[in-house]
Amino acid sequence: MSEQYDFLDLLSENKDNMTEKQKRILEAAVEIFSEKGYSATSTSEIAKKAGVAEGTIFRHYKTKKDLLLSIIAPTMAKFIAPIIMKDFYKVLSSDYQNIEDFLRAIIVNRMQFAKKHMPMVKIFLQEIPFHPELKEPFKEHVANQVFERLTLIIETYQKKGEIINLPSKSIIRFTATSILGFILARYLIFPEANWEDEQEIEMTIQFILHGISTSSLD
Amino acid sequence: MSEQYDFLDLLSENKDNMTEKQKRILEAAVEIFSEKGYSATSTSEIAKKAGVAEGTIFRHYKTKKDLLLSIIAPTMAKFIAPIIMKDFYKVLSSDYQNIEDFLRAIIVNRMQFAKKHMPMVKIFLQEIPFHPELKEPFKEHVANQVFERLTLIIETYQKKGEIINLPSKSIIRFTATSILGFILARYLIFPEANWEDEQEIEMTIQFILHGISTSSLD
Amino acid sequence: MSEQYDFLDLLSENKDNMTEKQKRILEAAVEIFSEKGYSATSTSEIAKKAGVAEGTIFRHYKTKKDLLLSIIAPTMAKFIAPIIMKDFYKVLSSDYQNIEDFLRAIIVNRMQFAKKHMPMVKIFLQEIPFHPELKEPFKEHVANQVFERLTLIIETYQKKGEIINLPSKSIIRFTATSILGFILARYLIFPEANWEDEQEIEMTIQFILHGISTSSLD
Amino acid sequence: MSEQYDFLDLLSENKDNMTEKQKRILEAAVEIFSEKGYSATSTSEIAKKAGVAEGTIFRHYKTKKDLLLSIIAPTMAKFIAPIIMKDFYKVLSSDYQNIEDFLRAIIVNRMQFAKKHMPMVKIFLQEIPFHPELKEPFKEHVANQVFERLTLIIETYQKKGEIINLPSKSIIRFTATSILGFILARYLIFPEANWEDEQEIEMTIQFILHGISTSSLD
DNA sequence: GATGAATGAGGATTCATTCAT
DNA sequence: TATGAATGAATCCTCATTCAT
Repeated sequence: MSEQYDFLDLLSENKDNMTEKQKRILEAAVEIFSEKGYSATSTSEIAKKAGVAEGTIFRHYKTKKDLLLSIIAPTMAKFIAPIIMKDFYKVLSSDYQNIEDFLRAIIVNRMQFAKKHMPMVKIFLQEIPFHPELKEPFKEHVANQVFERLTLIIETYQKKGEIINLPSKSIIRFTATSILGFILARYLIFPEANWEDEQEIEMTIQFILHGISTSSLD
Repeated sequence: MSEQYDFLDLLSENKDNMTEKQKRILEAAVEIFSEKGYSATSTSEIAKKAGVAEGTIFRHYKTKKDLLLSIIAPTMAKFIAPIIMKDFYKVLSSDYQNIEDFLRAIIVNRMQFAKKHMPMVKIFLQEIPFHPELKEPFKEHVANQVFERLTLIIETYQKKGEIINLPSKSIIRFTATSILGFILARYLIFPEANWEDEQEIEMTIQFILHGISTSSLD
Repeated sequence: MSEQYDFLDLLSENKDNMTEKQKRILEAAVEIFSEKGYSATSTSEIAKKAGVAEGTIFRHYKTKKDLLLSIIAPTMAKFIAPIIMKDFYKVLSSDYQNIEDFLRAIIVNRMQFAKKHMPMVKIFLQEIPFHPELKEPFKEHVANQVFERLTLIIETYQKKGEIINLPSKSIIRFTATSILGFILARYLIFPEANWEDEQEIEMTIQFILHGISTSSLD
Repeated sequence: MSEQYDFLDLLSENKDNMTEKQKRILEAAVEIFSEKGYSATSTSEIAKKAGVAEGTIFRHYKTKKDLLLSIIAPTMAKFIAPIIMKDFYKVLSSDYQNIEDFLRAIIVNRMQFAKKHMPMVKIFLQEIPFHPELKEPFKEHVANQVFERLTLIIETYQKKGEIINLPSKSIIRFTATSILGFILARYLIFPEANWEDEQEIEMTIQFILHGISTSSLD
């Protein structure tokens, strides 16, 4: 109830086709899935929270699983969207003068996303391991598309001499791990702690830079 | 069936009191919980895989939840055990000459644990968010005990001038994040990739060190 | 199936809201509960006799106990209803010239009730002792309301000199015992015996009168 | 726990053959059956209360039903025993000068029995209706033996002109009903009320006498 | 005789899904 | 489109009973 994640903009492709009830169903599903997990959530519970009849859910989503997919698929897409954007690698030469700015942009941007859509991110993280049919497209997109793009970017920076010559796979891991570690700690694990966001972001950037850039002096 | 995690040594306190059947129930439960999640696993499924009657499960574990707890509780305990060991902080002055050796020891040790008990770790990670009664003791032990110990250690190194003067909370996050990121990538997310463990460990250590030590020259 | 107690008029308050199936469930439950007792009756048995799916029972009654309560509560209410009717004690001065007519009216009236609703009365008698939460309201209503009313009536007759001066508690016991003893013998214990109802009623009335009225000449 | 009904003397025929454990099983069974009813009582519950292993019950009683029978059968026998005693009808001419003394003797005697063995009487009353195989011998003994004896006695008194000329069946009903009504009110329904036993007994006797004796002057 | 681990049929209840309205 | 009564398979769990020790 209470807060309302306007996660609906994640589903923009057909958001306009949605009835009011369908939106309420999705909202309710996101909220309960994220609290109790997909398996432990009953469709009648969703119906009740959404204020619709039990049957109504199945008018819009053939099965309970369909409802889950309709939440996860676009989340996954949007989560990696900025990275696989066609013009993403342009940033290298244009928008961002250096890796530091680049990292900062990524972190801030993904933090906003996480903050706004944490319930869906949580569902995503929880359910991915249990649904092989979700895993497949995920690996295909992330491990292939994202990885490929990032590798390109890193190699460019390496050629420019800004990043040390370690395998790009490792560079990606260090960076992703540090960023995700921060974001998950911030919004998922200890959301109620007192976070000095500005400061933590800077520290995290410096931590990463020290590890991957050729020279780093504060 | 198939592979057999000898996770039973996690429960060493009463392993000897266990019936043969009880052991088979635990093994089956660990395997299926880790594959499909607690909620999506039925007790009849566990019974079948364990080769016992369904009623037998409930002779040993009052409820399905009890069975889960009997798996998670000791896992949690053992997972953080090396860190809260009484003589753990002795390592500072004695066994390990420097942070590097210290980090290496931790990583290698926790990797072994993860490798051996990945199914239980997976259950732990998946179920913790959904069971507030599990969350509580976890936070109490980890966030308090572990955190406290690590803070002590870090401050000691900081006084010695080996670690930079950032908040120990952040130092812990950077380090933990990098280690866990590596271990989870290694054994949970991409276990089938070709990993050069030796090399990855060294790189990870160097990455962390660059970020947290006062002087780091490769 | 077989005979059909139209006990549904006991539940007249919401009889109209009931589905056809819900009615069949109640009928089946009354029949089997009365034959085998609540505990020994399975919901699958009720469903089968009612010709509905087992799940349907739980759509209408949250639990098996709820089903029992929905039978017992109104039975209890109706059983004592005529006695706690607002205008019941009016009978003293108006409708009934004397105790004899009064007793006759009560007996005939309660016999009709018992005859019509014996299965429910049986359930009531059998289950009351085992369900403290049923006992409470029963004692509160019967022991208080009924008792209070009857005491008033008896005292009135005593003042008129028609009933001997024993404690009204004892008068009530003698009378109730004789009436209930007759009704239970008639419809519960030996229903198949040849009963000359008219004659038995008169004898019972005379038996009571001899014991409680000041002068009794046949 | 607490109080201990020494109902075992009801089972005197083989009380001596009983092991200590068997006795404890019977005691536990009587207590729980009487509290919750036969069907709602589990053998494991009985075993626990008796302090024996679950299997032990079945060494002594082939089935749970057997255990019930071993409680009910002798209770039934003893309950009617004084009435069908061979020399019972002797009382007419010898011990008791008149019906009044006879009634008093019966009441006092059965009150003692009821007080001592109420849990078993309760089990008896509750379970008889649900076990046709118990009903049969009951009807055979009570309806035949007891009834036959009492009819003889009543007819004797009627010949002597002490009891009015109503059908003996009705006389029996009035009397039994009044006595049982008192005893059950006294020990089963309102055991915790303040009972003036002496007084209530006398009133009950007088109530019965007024109804069945030819002349009754207080 | 006594145990208690093991059983598997059966218990109450929940659930995703269907379909007539 | 929306409903919600109805379903029956599946769920967790209990139970009386058995049997090797």
